Amino acid sequence: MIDKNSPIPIYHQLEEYIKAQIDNGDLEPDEAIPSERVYADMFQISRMTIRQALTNLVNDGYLYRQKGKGTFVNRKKVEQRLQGLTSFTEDMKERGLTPGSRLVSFEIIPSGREIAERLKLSENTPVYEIKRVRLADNVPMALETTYLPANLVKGLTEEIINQSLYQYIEEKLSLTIHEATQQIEASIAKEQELRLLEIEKGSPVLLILRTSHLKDGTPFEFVKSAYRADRYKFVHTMQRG
Amino acid sequence: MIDKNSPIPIYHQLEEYIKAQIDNGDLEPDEAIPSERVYADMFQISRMTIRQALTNLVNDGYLYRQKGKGTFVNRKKVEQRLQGLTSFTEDMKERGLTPGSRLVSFEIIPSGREIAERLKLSENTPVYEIKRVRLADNVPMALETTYLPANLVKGLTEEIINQSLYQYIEEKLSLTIHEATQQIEASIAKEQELRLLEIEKGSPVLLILRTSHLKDGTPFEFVKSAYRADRYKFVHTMQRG
DNA sequence: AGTCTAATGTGGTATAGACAACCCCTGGAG
DNA sequence: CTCCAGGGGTTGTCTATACCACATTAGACT
Repeated sequence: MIDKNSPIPIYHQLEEYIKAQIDNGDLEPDEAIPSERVYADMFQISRMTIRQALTNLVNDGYLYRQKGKGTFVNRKKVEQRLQGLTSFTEDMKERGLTPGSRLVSFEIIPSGREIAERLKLSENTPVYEIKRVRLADNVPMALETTYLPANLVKGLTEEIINQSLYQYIEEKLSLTIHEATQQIEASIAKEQELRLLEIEKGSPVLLILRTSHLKDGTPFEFVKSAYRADRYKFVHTMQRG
Repeated sequence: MIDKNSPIPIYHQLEEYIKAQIDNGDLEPDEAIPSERVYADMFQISRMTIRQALTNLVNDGYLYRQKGKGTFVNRKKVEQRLQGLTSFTEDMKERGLTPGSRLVSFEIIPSGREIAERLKLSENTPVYEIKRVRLADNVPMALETTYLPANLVKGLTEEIINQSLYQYIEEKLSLTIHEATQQIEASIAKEQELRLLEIEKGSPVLLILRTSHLKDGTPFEFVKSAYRADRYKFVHTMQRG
């Protein structure tokens, strides 16, 4: 259940253990979970380590604490849909188009200055670089280059990115995707874009630069996309105040 | 600075101390703050207590950590504010530029098909059409054409639009601006845009089409803007939940 | 019966120390 | 000269302990 010799931190193992218990109903909403001292005794782990696990679960909204009484399971539902922050695949489906993808390259490279800055890494830190032509109804829609820190998003394979990267990050790596900042600008297609997007010289493209963050603010993804202007419009809603 | 005998927990005092230093500029974005051991030594506090304070600040988005390197001040304070629904004037001020305006035309016309559709009016309903070259630091930034239903936004004058249209709508007309939907696309500048934006033939522009609504859902504004791609990037943040 | 008190259990705060993992730079080997 | 191993710095993980503040309850005392 808890493996002290595992390379996975003990507090993280405990988090997963408790989350699983919540998910499958062993622990019910508003029910008190075992006290910190009980856990410490049960697993022969220091109470401070137990506290680290519980504190993380409290911050993530799974639990709440009451001084002098105990720690309880939160009522709120964990399944929150990403609003606005959608993948290309989800975006296309919403527009009634069939998404597709054509892998151009997939490798690990040392981060250059720009990538390092965007992902808040030191220069030359290894990052995945995934370059894909994105298709909608089998016609090129965008050229997308994704950068991911290799020691944060570990064990990435071609298979995974063909499935769902976000799902892998959230479920397999247990990271919490929180928000993304985008820069949107207009430009003229460069040589590589002309070729891969099958457009003519001088054609405009919509450039979208996205940096996505985890809950603790760590950037985990930087994506450069060049969309064919004749096929794509970015739509969003904003509120006043 | 740190009072060990205070009833306020030490870690909380340290949080406030660091937050204050960030606010008044003693600590600058992306600057490394003193290491945990240095703080521990400086205030004669256990490193674990320092960590508790820093962990809270990381969770709140004030700091970010890099293993092996240090702990750094987060940048996004200003960037975060520019995600709301803003006017051109507000937008430019956020970017540290001086907004300006050059009126091209200002009249009441019967709405054509597109405008009527966007503003949910019948065709030929009278609307204001305001065409302006928008300046930033006295250089053309965008060509903006605004359409407003004449019987909703009454009594509009050239003076008012030179002040603040949004302020007039909110304060004088007592209407509540609520949200806007935008379409953003890339294009090549048309003839009129070339001339008024002082750019060369073939230059890309960022087209933004905005429909703004009141709290009850009534559209009160439709704006077509063509931004110079070499001067303007649209930035926004998407969150979950 | 009702009321106060003490005991016990809970989470909250804080300490000191240890080792691991990682980053960066530098000095020495080749 | 280039390359790389190592040292010293940083955060990450974990332990063992101590005392505090708060909540509940059992029991003693009115």
